[in-house]
Amino acid sequence: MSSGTRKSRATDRLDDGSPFALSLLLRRAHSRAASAMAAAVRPLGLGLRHFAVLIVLVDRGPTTQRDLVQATGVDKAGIMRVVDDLEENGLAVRRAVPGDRRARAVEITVRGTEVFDAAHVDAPGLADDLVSHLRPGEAERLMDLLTRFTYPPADEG
Amino acid sequence: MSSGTRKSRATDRLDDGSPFALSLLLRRAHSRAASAMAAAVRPLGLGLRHFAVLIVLVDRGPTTQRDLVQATGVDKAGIMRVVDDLEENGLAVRRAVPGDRRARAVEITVRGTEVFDAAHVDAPGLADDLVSHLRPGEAERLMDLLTRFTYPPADEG
DNA sequence: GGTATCAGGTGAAACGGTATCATGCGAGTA
DNA sequence: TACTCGCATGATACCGTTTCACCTGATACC
Repeated sequence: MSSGTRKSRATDRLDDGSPFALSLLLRRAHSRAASAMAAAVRPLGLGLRHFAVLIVLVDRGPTTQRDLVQATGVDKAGIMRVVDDLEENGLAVRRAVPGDRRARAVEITVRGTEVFDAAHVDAPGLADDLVSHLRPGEAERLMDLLTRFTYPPADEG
Repeated sequence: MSSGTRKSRATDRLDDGSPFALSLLLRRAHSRAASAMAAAVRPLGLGLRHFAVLIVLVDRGPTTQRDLVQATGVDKAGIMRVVDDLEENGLAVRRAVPGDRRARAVEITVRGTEVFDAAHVDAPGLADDLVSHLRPGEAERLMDLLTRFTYPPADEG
C-alpha cells in the first residue's frame, strides 16, 4: 500500500495476496476460456449456454428442466430461455413426463445431434490451444483441482 | 457420445472429456467463488466488480481508467459504471492528469480505504472456507496454475 | 380435503459487452 | 507555426443476457 504514485507493473495481474485474488482470477480465467470456446459454436448460431445444455442431453438422454438447472448451474429462468431457443431451432424438444404432469423432459433431436457434432470439429483444437502454453500434465492437473474445488465432498458448500 | 439412453450420474458434474469441459468448469468455479466472496462486500453495498477496482487503486495508487481496464479485464464501459458508483458513494474520485487532458486518474478516498479495510474483516475467513476441503498446498497450486493459464507468456492469446 | 412443496413459466430489473461519438494527443508535412 | 490524419481516452446509447421475485398448476403428505 505505497502512498502516492507507484510505478505501473510489468504485468496486469492483480495482487496475489488478496483474499479476493482467487475469485478475481477465476473470473478472468473463465472469460478467457469462454471467449475462446464461444468461437466454436458461434458459427452455428449458438452460445455456450446452449451447448452446455446439449452436452447434458447427449450425456444423459432426456432430462427434466429441473435436472438441467442442477447439471449446468444455470438459473431456471435461463434454462427456460435456452430450451426455448433450442426448440425454436429444432435442436431439442420438450416432452411430457409420464409419471409427473408438472415436469417436462427435454430431449435432443437428430438435428440437435448434428449441430452437436458440428461444434466438435473445431472445439478440440481450440481447447488444446487454450492450454498449449502449460507444461505436460498441467492441464489435467488444473482440471482435477478445479473439479475438486468446485464440487466439495458433500458438507461444506 | 453414447447413443440412446444412458444412466444418470450420481454427481451433477459435466462430462470431463468434452473440449468444453474446462470452460464450463471454470464457469461454475467462478460462480462458487464469486458468490462466496460477494458476501463479504454485500453488506457494504458493493459488488465484487467495485472491489476489483478498489484493490487496484490501493495497490497502485491513482490509476487512469485505461489502466483499470487493463488491470481488471473489465470492459471500459464497465469501468465507467463502477467508477461512477464509487464516486457517488464517495469511495473514489476522478482527477485530472497533468500531462494529458484526455485522461482521468481515479484515486481512492479516505472513506474508500475504510470500506476496503472493512471488507477485509470477513474476507480472509471466507476465502479460507472456499479451499478448506483441499489438501495442503493445493490452493496455492490452483492459484499458480490458474495464473499461468490466464496470462499466457506473451505470444499466444 | 387442506397444506406445503415442487416444476415450470413470466416479467422487471441488474449486469455486461458492443457500437458509436466527442475530444485531445502526436506524428508527419509543408 | 499551422495543418491534417491517425489513434487514444473517456463517455454514452443500445442490446443481449442473467438474475430476482412472483405466479400457476401439479404432487405429496397429513
